[in-house]
Amino acid sequence: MLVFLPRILDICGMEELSPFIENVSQKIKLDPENLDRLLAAFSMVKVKKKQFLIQPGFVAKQRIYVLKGAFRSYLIDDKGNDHTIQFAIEDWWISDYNSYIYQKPATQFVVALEDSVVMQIDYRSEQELKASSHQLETLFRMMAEKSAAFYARRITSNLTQNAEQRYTEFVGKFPDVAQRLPQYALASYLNMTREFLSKIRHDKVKKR
Amino acid sequence: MLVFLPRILDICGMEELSPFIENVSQKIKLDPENLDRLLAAFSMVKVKKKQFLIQPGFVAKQRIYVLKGAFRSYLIDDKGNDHTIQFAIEDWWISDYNSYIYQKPATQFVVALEDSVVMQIDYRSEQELKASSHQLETLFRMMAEKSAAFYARRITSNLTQNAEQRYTEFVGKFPDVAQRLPQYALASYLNMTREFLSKIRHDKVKKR
DNA sequence: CGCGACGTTGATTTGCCTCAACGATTGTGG
DNA sequence: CCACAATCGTTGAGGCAAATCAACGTCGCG
Repeated sequence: MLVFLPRILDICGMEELSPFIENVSQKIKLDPENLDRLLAAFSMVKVKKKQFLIQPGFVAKQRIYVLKGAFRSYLIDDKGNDHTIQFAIEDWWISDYNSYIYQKPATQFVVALEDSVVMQIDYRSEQELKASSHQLETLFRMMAEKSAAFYARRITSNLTQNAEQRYTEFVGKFPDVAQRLPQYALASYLNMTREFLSKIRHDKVKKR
Repeated sequence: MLVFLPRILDICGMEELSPFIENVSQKIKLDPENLDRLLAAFSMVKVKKKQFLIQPGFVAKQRIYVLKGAFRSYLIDDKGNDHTIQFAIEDWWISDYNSYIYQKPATQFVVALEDSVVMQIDYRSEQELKASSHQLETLFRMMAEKSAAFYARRITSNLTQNAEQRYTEFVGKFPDVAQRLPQYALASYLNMTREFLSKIRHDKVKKR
């Protein structure tokens, strides 16, 4: 059998991949053959800090899993302000969701916040895997459901909480993420200015 | 073969179901057998205006497709304000996403805004369909992806647009929905007060 | 070691909310 | 079929949460 991309197992050991395998296994128990084909569809890529994986105008051809490092997806509005859509550190998935799913030009950037290592699968390969295996179809269905549920919770947070509550909630839910992020990035995720986040963190917003 | 629920085809004609079949067919072409099993898993329910299909504290056991009428899902925050999560008119799906997917107690209400007719499937039946048919698994995977993509776009809107822009966008995208809704519901979806929406609609918020 | 990116702080402004009052419309019981 | 209440939308006055603007300290890195 001919392969064009290096098989991921040829270039790295099982132990490096174990977070990925664990991530998948928590969703569905795959037959060895399916796990093998899944792994074979991914390639591993090293990414330098500040490097872009996705840019507006280009179709997001890949779905990305973070093995090591940190990423941020964001977009720039008409007034030039940037808005973070998502973060991803180890064991998170990231892409421009609308661009990847519908294979339309992206509106978001995905950029490395640190030197990172990712595994990525391209859209075509993912389609083939889903079409050829019920188990892998189930895997991706569960990933989509998780994404939708996560987004729905974020909408709820944004609707019901003020700036300070959103900050507190985020730090409570993702302490490890919050630590590693530049504050301008966190502020733009929480839909507030860096100045206001700074004031919240230092209790400079007095309640009366 | 024993059936406990009346087969949906026994109580209504194909032409009544055609919007539903059309909705499904746009996602995936099902074999007749799978379409048949899918239809058999749904039951049809008439719902009076103001009747609740889902309430906080109870697990959302059903995924709901609107054949006729209009619905709203919303939640009440600590201050007693209500926030609309989603609307659904003919040919839309609705539930409390997190509650249905994870079978945890709901946080949202789903209420009929008009006398309505819906088709609903319960969680268990959906699981069985997905497990037993690759095609039906694909169908539900695509529905989850659509939901996630839709939610992601809403997050983007909320991050990048002010109240007036959000209103204009909504009316542009969903003119038929906007017409039928009480304004308090639309305001709470757009994350503003009814008073402010009223001012926007009447240009009472003057630009200088 | 100098410059640009990042974070902080205070003064001022503003977009939207709150509250209150009032018409219009809808629903309902007598 | 009417009376009355409840719900809904509108308008204006005043208030507040968060943005904007500006200035400055600091740190990391090329």
